[in-house]
Amino acid sequence: MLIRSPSDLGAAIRNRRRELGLDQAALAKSIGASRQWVIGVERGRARAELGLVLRALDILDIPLSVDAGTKPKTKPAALPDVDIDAIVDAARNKRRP
Amino acid sequence: MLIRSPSDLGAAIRNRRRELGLDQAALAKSIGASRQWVIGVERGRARAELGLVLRALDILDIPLSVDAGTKPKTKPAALPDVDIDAIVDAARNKRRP
DNA sequence: TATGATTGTAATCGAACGATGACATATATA
DNA sequence: TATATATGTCATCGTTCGATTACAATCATA
Repeated sequence: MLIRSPSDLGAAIRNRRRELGLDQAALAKSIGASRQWVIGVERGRARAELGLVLRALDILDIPLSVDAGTKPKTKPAALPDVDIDAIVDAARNKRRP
Repeated sequence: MLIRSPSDLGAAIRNRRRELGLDQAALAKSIGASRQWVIGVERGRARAELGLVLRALDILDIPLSVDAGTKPKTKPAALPDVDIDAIVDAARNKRRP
């Protein structure tokens, strides 16, 4: 899943927490933060502290990765040329037994 | 590249920035933050603001992803019940020809 | 080697954080 | 349906943030 905003990240944290059957208080305790902090982050708090966010991801066993090998964007490979005439001719031949 | 700490993330940001030939001031301006903020983040500042970090990653075209498909760790399949008595008896029988 | 560019450090200030505690609201369970 | 549990909101406080400015140190270039 691609993370583009604090909301994306918050949703990932909340979904995973629920998957694991934890409540916010339990997660907060594991992180070493307050329950209020967990509420905020899950709701997409942009000014949350990076270190605590990373700790939450670690506790929840959510691997976070950056694609460090990203090359400059290239255009998709061109599609093979399509020979429309050949296709039309083949269809015509099929209709003339 | 797996991100486990603010330092990992800071290094990714710095490496990519250099790849793109930007200086810290230019990146800061693009993010809408101060050069001091960029310096701090690149050096692994744990209390950096999540929203600004995500913005930096976006500016630098670094995709950030979480592995949302990770299943909860499950316990290994239970071992078959071991019949200790049967094993002991078998050993006893072996010792009495 | 001198100079310019870049990165790093320090001080200051207003804003807002995160922790704590309490209460309100929503959801789950018996 | 009543009750327990979980989540959300609000107020307060000490701490630290991020922006700004200035100077120091390091690196790159001519």
